[in-house]
Amino acid sequence: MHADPWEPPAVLLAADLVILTLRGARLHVLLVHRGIDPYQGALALPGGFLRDEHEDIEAAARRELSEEAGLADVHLETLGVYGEPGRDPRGRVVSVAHLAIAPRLPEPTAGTDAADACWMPVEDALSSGVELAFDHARIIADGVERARTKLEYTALATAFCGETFTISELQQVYEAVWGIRLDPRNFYRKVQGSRGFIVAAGPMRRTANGRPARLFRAGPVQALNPPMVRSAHVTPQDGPAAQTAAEGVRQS
Amino acid sequence: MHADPWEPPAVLLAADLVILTLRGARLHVLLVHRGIDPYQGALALPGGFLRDEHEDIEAAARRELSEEAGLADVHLETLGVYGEPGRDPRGRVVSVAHLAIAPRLPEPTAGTDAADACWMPVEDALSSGVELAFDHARIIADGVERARTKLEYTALATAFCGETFTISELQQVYEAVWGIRLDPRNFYRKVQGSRGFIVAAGPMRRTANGRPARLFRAGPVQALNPPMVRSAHVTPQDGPAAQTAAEGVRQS
DNA sequence: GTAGCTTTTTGTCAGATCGACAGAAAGTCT
DNA sequence: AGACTTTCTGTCGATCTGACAAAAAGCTAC
Repeated sequence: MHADPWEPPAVLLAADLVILTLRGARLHVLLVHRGIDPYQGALALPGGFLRDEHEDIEAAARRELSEEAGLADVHLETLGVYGEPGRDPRGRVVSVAHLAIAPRLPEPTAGTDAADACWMPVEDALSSGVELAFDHARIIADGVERARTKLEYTALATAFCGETFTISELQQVYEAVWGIRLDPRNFYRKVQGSRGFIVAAGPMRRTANGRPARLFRAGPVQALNPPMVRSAHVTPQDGPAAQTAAEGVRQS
Repeated sequence: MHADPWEPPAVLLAADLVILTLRGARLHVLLVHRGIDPYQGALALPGGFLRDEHEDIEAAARRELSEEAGLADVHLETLGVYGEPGRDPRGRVVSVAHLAIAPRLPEPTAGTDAADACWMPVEDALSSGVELAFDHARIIADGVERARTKLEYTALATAFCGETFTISELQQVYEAVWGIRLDPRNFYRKVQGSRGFIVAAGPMRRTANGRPARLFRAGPVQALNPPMVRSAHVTPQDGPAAQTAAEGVRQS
């Protein structure tokens, strides 16, 4: 309030990335092996400090996305701020965590500068067997929870798919992220009925195994109406992912 | 990657607050008159720099909440990070914006240290007639949009109410934040059917004008199931707030 | 080239939900 | 006592949802 001689403390700002994608039928997160000082050898989220005084935070996140994962043009949003005083032994470091959603990729991370990056199933990454640097386990959990929630009421699922996709590909996104199984026929009807969610992408088709499927692309609408409610009427998946998916929806 | 002699740039961290409440039938935000250097005399969000090297960010937000608004025990969540390089002429300042939801208050902000704080209807604050400091107009808009969205699928609406509340009080929250009118009878049924949203608070009643209403308190569930969908079937409100509420839900 | 397999797409049907509205219940005010 | 206000309980038809049947449209194997 008054013009004090007091000076506010300065902090170091880092941009970290929770990059999620689908590999097979499971949700994966990108992790790197730390080569330097704190938590050396442990797994960590890709990220780094602001390059200079004038770099925008989201620009820094996109730079790391490109440098450490070789990714561009993917969905990117701010996830949260993690700045607990004791989290970094080097001093007061505040991490602005970002959530990035990447479509299925041809090769893991080959050809990138950071060849020490690897995709890991999120359930493995969050299991106690893996040592993650800093509070990155917390950040990953928050990112996954954000993705789970946003799948319900936004068109985020399309960010997991390529430019065009089939409805069953979209269904696999929901099944993998939510860890449940859905009825293909009801899913088909529901997705088609959510106005502006997906639009037909030409009369072309793509071959796989059964009947060729229609292709769609992401529609103009970001907020789904009606939403894709994750109700209690779901068949639990065979995998161990089903447990975590139930949290937050039930009561006694 | 390598141990460079390079040093990452330091920034100043501020915690700013979008404090929303209901006054009458309208959504209000708390603003303060800036007394110092940049944007002196303009209206701004309450907030300030970290006090010292060891203060947690959320702790700083709660401290400002108490100092500048005299509020404690209100809903508080991180809204986002606003750190555009040019936003503060004093240097690189990164603001961690928080969204706080306060129940209806007996008196505006009287008795507080910061007597220069005032509640303002959000539509007034966001109209072009008001000069807001920094990018605070953007932050307020993001906060309101966050509240609108979270009202749909979380129990956030109860944060606008006191410890106990009637169903029509809860309905006023939805009507004010969404800027629409809802049918009391359908709202009653819908809220009662959303499991864990609200629970009866004793057989007591409260007097007003008509038939005494039952009292409820916030239930254990945070994620609403089914959600309170803000569908297209709504009667537009008389006020000028109805326009902004429609955005993001429609397509052509 | 036809039978079998797989996957997509179109239906069907009963139960749940929703929006619009009627009307009873339970207070206050005049 | 009667008017008025607000809360609460229903009702009704349209829509939506979940479970399931079956047709459509490709491929593979024989």
